Amino acid sequence: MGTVTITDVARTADVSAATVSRVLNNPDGVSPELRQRVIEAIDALGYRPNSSARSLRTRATRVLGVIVSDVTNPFFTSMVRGVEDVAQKSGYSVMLANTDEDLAKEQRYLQVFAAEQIAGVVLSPASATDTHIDVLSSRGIPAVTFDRRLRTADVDRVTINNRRAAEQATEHLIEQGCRRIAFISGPPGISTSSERLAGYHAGLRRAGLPVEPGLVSDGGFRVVSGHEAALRLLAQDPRPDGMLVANNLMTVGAVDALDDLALRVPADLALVGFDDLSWALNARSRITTVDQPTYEIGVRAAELLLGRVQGERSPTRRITLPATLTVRDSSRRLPVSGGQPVS
Amino acid sequence: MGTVTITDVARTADVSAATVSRVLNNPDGVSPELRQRVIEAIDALGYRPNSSARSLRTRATRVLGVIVSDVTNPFFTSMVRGVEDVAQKSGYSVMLANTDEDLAKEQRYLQVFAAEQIAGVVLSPASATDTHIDVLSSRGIPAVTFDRRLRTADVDRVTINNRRAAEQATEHLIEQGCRRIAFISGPPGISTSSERLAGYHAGLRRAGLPVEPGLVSDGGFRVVSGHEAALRLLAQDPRPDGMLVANNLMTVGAVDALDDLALRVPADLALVGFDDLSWALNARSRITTVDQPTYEIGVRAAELLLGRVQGERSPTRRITLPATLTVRDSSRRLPVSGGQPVS
DNA sequence: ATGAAAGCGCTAACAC
DNA sequence: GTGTTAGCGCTTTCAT
Repeated sequence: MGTVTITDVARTADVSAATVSRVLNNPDGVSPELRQRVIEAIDALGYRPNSSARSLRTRATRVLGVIVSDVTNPFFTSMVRGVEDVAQKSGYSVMLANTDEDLAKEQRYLQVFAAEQIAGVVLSPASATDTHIDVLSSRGIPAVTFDRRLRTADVDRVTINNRRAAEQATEHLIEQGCRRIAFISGPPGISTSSERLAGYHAGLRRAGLPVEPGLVSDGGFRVVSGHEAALRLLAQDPRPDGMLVANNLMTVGAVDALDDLALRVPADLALVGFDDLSWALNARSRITTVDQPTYEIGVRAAELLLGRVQGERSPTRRITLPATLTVRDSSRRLPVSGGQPVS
Repeated sequence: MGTVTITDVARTADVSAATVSRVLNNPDGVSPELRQRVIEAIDALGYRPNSSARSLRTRATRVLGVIVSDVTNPFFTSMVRGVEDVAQKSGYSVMLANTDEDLAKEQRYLQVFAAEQIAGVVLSPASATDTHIDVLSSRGIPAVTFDRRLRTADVDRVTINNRRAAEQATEHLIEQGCRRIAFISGPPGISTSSERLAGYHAGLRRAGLPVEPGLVSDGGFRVVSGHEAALRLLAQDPRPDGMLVANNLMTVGAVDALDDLALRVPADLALVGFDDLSWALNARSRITTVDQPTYEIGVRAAELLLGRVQGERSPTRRITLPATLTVRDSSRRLPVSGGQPVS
C-alpha cells in the first residue's frame, strides 16, 4: 500500500516504464494492445503519477498561479473561479495569492511562483507600470493579466473596455439630468483607475460639461475609502447631483455616505457603480452598475494562458469582453428601459 | 544563467552539496565558517532550491491545501488570509480549492491534494458526516477543519461555539421583546447548521417559548436562499417578530425580503445575522451580528496544521475562539449597551 | 513500436 | 563536521 510507481505499473503490464510513460504523455506512440494493458494496470493499481518527479524531469509543474489584489472581494474571486474551472479541466491546479494592492507582496509571489517553476500566471497587477513579471518571462513562464493591464510589458490580457464603460455610465447620468457628476476613482497607477477616469472625462466633454478636478476623488478600491471619498465629494457646495464609483466595494461605502448625509437616491443624487453588487444589501438599494462578465474573464484568461503554456507562439493577445450598464433605481430619474450593452 | 543548482553553490563555496543541503535544512550541523561561506555563495548566485527535487526526495511538499465551501464569500476568504499569512511565514505556499458545498468536488480536491503529496490540509467540510479525509490520513497527511467540524472523524479543528452563539443571539431577541422568532438555517448536514439550530432551540426553551418547526427554514448559505427562506417565513400569520439568520449571505437575502415586504427593522421585526457584513451595504442597515474572528480562525488553524506537519503527536486539538454578539439597530427595541461576548 | 539507461536536483545514510 | 554515494519517480534520448 506504499506509493505505486511507474515501475509497478510497468511490471504489472509486463512492459517497460518508458512505455507506461508514453501511454500517459503521448498515447499515439504506443500500440493499441500495449496501451490497453497499461491502462488496465494503472486502473488496477490505482496509479497516480508523482508530480514532483515529473516536474523535476520536465522542469515544469502542472500548476497555474493566480495573483489577485484582494481575495476578499467577490469580484476577484469570481474571476478566480473561472480560471480554476478551466485549469482543472486541463489537469492543472491553481495556486492563489493575494497582494492587497501591495507591490512588494506581488513581487514576492512572482518570485515564489518562478522558483516553484509554475506553468503560468494569471494576475491583476497592482501597478500598470511598476511590474516585475520579468522574473517570469526571463524563465519562459507565460503570464496573462486579467481585469487590469500592464503598460510597460507586452503581455496577453483580458479586460473590458473600461474607458468606454465609464463613458457610457457618465453619459447615462447626464441623460438622467445630472450636471455635476462626481467620480470616485481607484488608486492611481492602476489601469482600470486611469481608464475609467478617462472615460468619465470623455463622457463629460462629449456633453459639453466642464471637467472639474474637484469632482474627482481617489479611493483605494475598498469600502472605507469609498465612504471617505463620497463624504469629501458630497461636502461641496453646490453638491454633486450624480456620482460614478469605480468599483463595487467603494460603491458600498458611497451608499453608506449617502445614508450618513440622509441623501436620497436618485432624487438627491443619481448613483452608478462598477461591478456586481448582488452579494451586498442591494436588492432594494437597486444600484445601477456596470456589470462585468467576471467568471468569463477568468475563463478566457485561463484559456489564453494554457495556450501559451502549451507552446502557442502567436503575438500578444488582447481580449476585450463586453460589459453592460444595468440601469436600476439608483440612477433612474426619467422613464428608461432596461440594460444596455457597453463597448 | 540557466538554473542555479545546489552543485553550483557547493562548487562556489568549495564544499560538498551535502553541506549546502545541511545549511539549508539543519544549519546547526555545520561549522560557522562553512555555513557563512555557503550562505554567501547562495546569495551571490541567487540560488533557490528546486522544490520538485526536494519533494521527490523527501516525499513531502511545502504546500498547504485549503478547501473552502465558497470562495466568493468574504467570510471564508478572510479565514484563508489568516492561513496564508501563517503559512508564508513558515515558508509554505497555499493552494486554494473551492467546493461550492459540493461533496463530490470536495472529494476530488482531497484526492488531488493527496496525490500532490501536499503537506497538510485545512478545510471547511461540506458535510459533517460524509467525509473522505481518510485519503489524507491513510497517507499520513494531517488535516484541520475550520469553521465547521467533522462528526465522523477525529481531526483537529478551530471553530467558535456555534451553539452558544446562536443561543445568546436568540436570548437577545427575546430580551428585546420578540416572541415568535424565526430561524433561517444553513444546509442540513453541516455542523454549523445543526449547532446553530440547536442553540436557537435552547434559547427558546430557556425562555419557555415553544419550539415551532414552522418557524425554521433551511437555506443554502447564499443570498438567494436567504431571500427565499425569509419570504417563506414572513408569509406566516401571525408573522414572526424576530429573526435569526445563520450566515452572512443569507442575511443579505433576508434584508432584501424584508424590503420586498416593506417591513421595517426593528419595528416590525428584529433581525440578527451571523458573521461580519461590513463589506455589504450595511452601515445604515446596522444589522446586529454574531461576529467571528475569521482571520484568527485561519491563523490558528494554520498553526495547528503546521504543528502536525512538523510531527507533533499530541491528541486531537479543539480550539474554540470567542464570538461576539454586536448589537446594532436591527434588533434594538429597548435601550441596550454595546457588544457582549459570546461563548 | 519498444526497451535500456541516463539523469533531472535534492537529501539522507553511511563513511571518514 | 564533512564528503561520498545512492536513489527518490519520472521522461527522454538512444538503440534495437
